[in-house]
Amino acid sequence: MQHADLTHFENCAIRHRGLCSAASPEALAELNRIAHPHHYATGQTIISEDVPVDFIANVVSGIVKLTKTMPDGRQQIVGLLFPFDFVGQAFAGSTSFSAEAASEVELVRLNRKAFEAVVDRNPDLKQQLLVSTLNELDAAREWMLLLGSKSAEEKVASFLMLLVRRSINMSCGQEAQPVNPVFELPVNRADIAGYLGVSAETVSRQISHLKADGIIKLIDIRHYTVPDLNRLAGLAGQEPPIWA
Amino acid sequence: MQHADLTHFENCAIRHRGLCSAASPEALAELNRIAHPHHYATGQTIISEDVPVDFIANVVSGIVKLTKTMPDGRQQIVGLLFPFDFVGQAFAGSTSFSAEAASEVELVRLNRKAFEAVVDRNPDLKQQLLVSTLNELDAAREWMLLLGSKSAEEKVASFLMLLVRRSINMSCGQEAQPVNPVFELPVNRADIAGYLGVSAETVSRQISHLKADGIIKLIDIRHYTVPDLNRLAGLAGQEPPIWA
DNA sequence: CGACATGTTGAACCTCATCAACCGACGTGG
DNA sequence: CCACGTCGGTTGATGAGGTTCAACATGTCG
Repeated sequence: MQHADLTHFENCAIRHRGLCSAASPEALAELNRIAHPHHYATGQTIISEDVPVDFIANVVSGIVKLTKTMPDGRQQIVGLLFPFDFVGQAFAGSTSFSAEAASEVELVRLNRKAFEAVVDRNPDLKQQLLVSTLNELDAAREWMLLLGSKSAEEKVASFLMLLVRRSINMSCGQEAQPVNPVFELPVNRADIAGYLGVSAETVSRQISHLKADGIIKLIDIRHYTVPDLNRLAGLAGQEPPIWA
Repeated sequence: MQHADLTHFENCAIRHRGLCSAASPEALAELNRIAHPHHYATGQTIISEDVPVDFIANVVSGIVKLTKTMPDGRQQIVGLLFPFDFVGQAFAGSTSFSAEAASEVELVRLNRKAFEAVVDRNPDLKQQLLVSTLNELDAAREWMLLLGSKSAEEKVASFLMLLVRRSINMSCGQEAQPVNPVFELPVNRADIAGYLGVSAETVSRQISHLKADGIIKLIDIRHYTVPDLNRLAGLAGQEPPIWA
């Protein structure tokens, strides 16, 4: 089971994401041996703020949200994890955020100490861990720009751009670029709102607005097409992306 | 000159910050040899967004702001660097943010390749690089909570708490904890505003408000005392801190 | 079918941005 | 030495964008 999941890494361009991109076959096999699948129901807590955990994990399917909570209960989503993303922090003390299943979630859990030991024996893997942490840091700062400087419309458009970009990357470049970009809304309005630092009603209104303007078109309840990606990128306050 | 600066690391509890905490004396000496002091005037650009740089650096004195800019010119400060902090990202491609001197700044610059080579030869240093990147990531997420969920008053109070915490840490614990916490406002209102994602006027108003309420008391133009730290922490939307 | 969650839409309110006037400190040049 | 312009900071008035509260629609599951 977990073997099938992990070897999947090798078949997909996704390998350039996450930790496994630099793993030697041997290291990969080693990680494989200490991996255990785990299931979480929607809303279930995976990691609790400031409570040490003895594992790290890889998302196999579903969406995991990372949250920070204020004493009075207000909550900010500080990260969304998609399949193949990494959950938890190796070599850190206790995590300063919670991780919660934003949908039905399948994880592959690895014992932390064991994982760290493998990493210590594989410099390339450690290097990759550093690089992917730097990438997370970049993403966090990009989100700081969004949270601190963008309007509600720009925030929603930016979030949709993120989904489009993900969807295109996930296609692994094996086929021609899709002429009509498509994305899936993987979480509910409340979670989108929590990620963007706005209210759920505002998200709803902005999405309605984008629909009315023909920037996005509904396919089914969770899927949309984007007829003109540059228009969406413009609304997101970004330069039109180059899809190399 | 730079020798005096770097050895200073060894004399101060600050060693637990930044990269040098895990550096062996030999590695430190090695870094020392490739370090060169550099001066920047207020407002001067140190690193430009998306332009590769061939150095990383340590802040010796002054404040460096990390900024991200939108195509239309709006700017968000995504990090403030204080003395002993690290500038730039080793092992990353081009940086996705700019670094600018927010005051007169003294840096010690190190050639990037040379630095990376030293790190590659010192696993402990690389480990420390990873850990301090994880800490930066935590700080960035803490700031996402602030930007996305806090009111203007909470934002300003949080920023002042940050300064107080820094000021206490900087005292290196060698003396008894100061009975009256003191902090210095190291940057102008516009930069505080850019960091907090509010307007400069709002920052000014909130600080005036805190002064009027006696939460903070002016010493001189740039220094304040905090008679009751718990009150400030409360306004910041934080649990009262434990000063272990 | 009813109960409950999720999403949409409307209306009132409120926080904060914006614009503008003003103040004090500082540096420059007459 | 003082007048002046500039810059950073403060304070006030006004308005827009977004939150909040509430009603309603839609979909799902027992």
